[in-house]
Amino acid sequence: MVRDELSVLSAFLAVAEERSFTRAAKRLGVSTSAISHAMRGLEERFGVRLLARTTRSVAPTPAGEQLIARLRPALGDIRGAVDLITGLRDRPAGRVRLVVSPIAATTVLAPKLGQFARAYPDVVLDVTTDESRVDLVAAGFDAGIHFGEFIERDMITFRVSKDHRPAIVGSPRYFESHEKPVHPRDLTSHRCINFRHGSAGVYRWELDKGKQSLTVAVNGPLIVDDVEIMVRAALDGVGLAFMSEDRAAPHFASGELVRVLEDWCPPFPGFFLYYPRQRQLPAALAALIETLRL
Amino acid sequence: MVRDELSVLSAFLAVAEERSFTRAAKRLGVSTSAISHAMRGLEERFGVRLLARTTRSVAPTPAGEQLIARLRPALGDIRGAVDLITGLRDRPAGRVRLVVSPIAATTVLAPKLGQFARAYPDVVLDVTTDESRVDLVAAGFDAGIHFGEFIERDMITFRVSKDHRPAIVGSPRYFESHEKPVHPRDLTSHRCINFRHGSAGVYRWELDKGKQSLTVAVNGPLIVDDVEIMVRAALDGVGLAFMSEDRAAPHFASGELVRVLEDWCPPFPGFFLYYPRQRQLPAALAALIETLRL
DNA sequence: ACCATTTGTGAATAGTACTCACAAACCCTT
DNA sequence: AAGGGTTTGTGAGTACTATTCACAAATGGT
Repeated sequence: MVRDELSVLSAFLAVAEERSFTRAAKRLGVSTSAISHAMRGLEERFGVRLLARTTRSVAPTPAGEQLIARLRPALGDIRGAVDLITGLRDRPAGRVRLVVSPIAATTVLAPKLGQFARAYPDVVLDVTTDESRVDLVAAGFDAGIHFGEFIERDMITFRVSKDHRPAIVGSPRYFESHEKPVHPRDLTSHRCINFRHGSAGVYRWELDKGKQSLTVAVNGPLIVDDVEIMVRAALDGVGLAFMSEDRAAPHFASGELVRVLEDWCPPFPGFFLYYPRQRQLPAALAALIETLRL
Repeated sequence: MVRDELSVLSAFLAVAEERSFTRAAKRLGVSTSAISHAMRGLEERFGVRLLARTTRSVAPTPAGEQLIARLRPALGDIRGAVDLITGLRDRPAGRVRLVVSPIAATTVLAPKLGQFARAYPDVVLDVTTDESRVDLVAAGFDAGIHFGEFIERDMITFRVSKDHRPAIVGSPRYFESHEKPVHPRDLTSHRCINFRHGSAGVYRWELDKGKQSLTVAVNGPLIVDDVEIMVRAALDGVGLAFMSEDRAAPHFASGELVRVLEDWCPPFPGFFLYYPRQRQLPAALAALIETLRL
């Protein structure tokens, strides 16, 4: 593919308009010798003299003027076409299909949806909440939002929340009849509210302290698949629950829930928006990322 | 000067038309990965997806189609403009201003004028005969024809005649009453027809033999500035004349003129067409050079 | 004739288009 | 569901050229 002359032709127009290599060079942000080389190369390739010049004056030849007459409108059209296309980048449109962790949907996405809809009226967000680790491409999604630790390595990721911290909580009423656990192994003797993700197994509580890392399959009188039900049960004293510190925070403040094993619950990477590598980012998704990213 | 995308935009059109990277690559004479890189680079620079593709199908996106609609005519116009300009190279036109030694005008140029005019009907030859050493640029000439030895070093030269040889001639009638000179110094005792170039002084006869070089300011009853008058005078026995061997040759054959001091008149470089260095050669002048050059 | 400024040029360097050698993706066939 | 043929995608290396640098040459005003 022979390198074409669009930039050289543009330079030629600039020289002809300015009637000066020096002023054209300044306009284009290159050196005068770059212009000189380019004009010479152009004339050699065409085999026609396009500019008559001395060190005191520059003017297009008759052949040069014929070229100018045709080039100017054509280059203007191309520039217009390119500007239109790049302008689309600033007015995103179309559908974005997202799969979002339910907690992320309420804590990360929901608060920003109004702002986003107003800013980008032509974009349609198609949101599916799903806690499981979805194969984006297979399931036809453009992007997802989940905890960083659950995202495949080859995805492009953007942080959309600060680090999260889990909490093991119980109501004061629960602790009236049960001693507070001081070590994760004590949990096996406690009544714990289990959580199940769709058809997957129950959620194991992962606890870390320093270099120690324990995974506990707790037992209890309740297994739920809805976070709100879990929260309600904990408040009612049904048992201990494992949830986001953010979700429990209001109840800590009111004294309705009490936290235990806090030193075994360090923070971990929060939510990230992710999409498959090796894809030109659609403008609408880029806009969403800009809106959500920290 | 950022390299523009004319070649890349042309490639994009080719891909969109062929609906295939592979076929477009074949059409453009490059590898498929060159096309792949180019399309990716284009989309990254514009920040917009232009082509939707899998390994089985390629199609322009809506944005791509908008770009195509504007690019196609514009690129066609540019190609037309370039074709027109390069087409001028094969159909030279315009005026060529020549300053030509009168002898060269008749012996070199005149015989070829008809052929040239027929081959290049759009070229106008503006011929000025002048024996003096004209400053081409100052006097507004594009080129000149003169003896090689009179041409400035920095000119571009093309030989347009074979070597020349001068001759000192006299009529048999003249020699009836004058002994033939056997040495250049004898010339001072002869009646010689002087030649004057315009307002310059009379022409000195320059004679060489081996390493000897003599310049003789001859005397005589006649000073002319026209070669034909000089020839006529010599034929009439007015005196000796110094002229081109070629000009005198017909009269040698007929016996009307006799040559003397032949060994003092060696050949020297003939006529050359010349023009100033560092100039893009106009197509019309290039055509003339091709016609005249040996 | 001199000077300031512009264009012109050869050589070196920086930047990139393109190729190579694959990998990844896709869809048809079995 | 697996395999195969063909197309697109990609990283690294190479070939090519745009551009700069360091001048030289040219021009025209004083």
